[in-house]
Amino acid sequence: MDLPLTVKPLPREHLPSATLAMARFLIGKTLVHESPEGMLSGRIVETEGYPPGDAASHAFRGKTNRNQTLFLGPGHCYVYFTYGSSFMVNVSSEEAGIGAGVLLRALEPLEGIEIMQRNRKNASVRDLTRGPGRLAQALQIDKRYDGVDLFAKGTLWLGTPARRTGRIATSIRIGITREVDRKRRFFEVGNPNVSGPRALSLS
DNA sequence: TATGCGATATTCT
DNA sequence: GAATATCGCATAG
Repeated sequence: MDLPLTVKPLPREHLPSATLAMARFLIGKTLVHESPEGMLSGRIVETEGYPPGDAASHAFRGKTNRNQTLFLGPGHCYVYFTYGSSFMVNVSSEEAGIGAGVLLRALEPLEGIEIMQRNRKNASVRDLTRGPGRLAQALQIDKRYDGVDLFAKGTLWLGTPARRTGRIATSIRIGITREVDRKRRFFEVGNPNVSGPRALSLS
C-alpha cells in the first residue's frame, strides 16, 4: 500500500499561530515516519491543546530540561516518556520562547500497518494507534525524536490530508488533574480510532 | 462494554 | 519521595 499521491509535506506557513487553532487544524492531517523498516503513516484523528497559561501543560512552570522543545517555536516534535511505559508525541505550537504544545492522541493507520502490528504484538488494527502511547509505539517514535522540526526535510514529518476530514467536535481532556473543565480536546466524530471513553467522543 | 488496578521510570519537588 | 497528558489485563454485568 502506497502513500496516497495527494499527501505532501505540509507547508509550515499553513500552521495556525495559536495552540488551540493548531490542535483543531491538525485533525485530518497525516503524520509520516520514514522508518528504517518502511513507511509508517496515519491520519490524525484526536488531539489535545495545552496553550500558554494552562496549568495542565508541561510548560506551565517554565522551561526545564525535559520540556525545552515546547519553547522552540511552532512545528517541533516534543516527545516525553511517562507512566513508565509510554512515549507521548506533541507538536510545539507557539512562537519561539513561549512554551505550548498539541498532544497527538490517536491516528487512523494508513501505511505500514504490517510493521505496526509487529511493533504492537496482540493489538487489533483498531487498537494499533488508538491512544497516545499506542501511536508512538506503532510508529516507533521515541525520545530520539524529541526536538525534531516536523517541517524540515527529515524522516518524521507532517503531511497534507489523505482524504476529506469529517466533522470535528471538542470535549474536555483525558488523564489530567488540573484545568479539567477546559474543552481543549479535538476529534473526528465517528472515527473508530478515537481513544477515550465513548461518552467523550459523541456529538 | 465498563470499570478497576498494577506496572514502570523519568522528572520534578 | 511523589506524581504522572497511559496501557493492558482482569473481573463483573
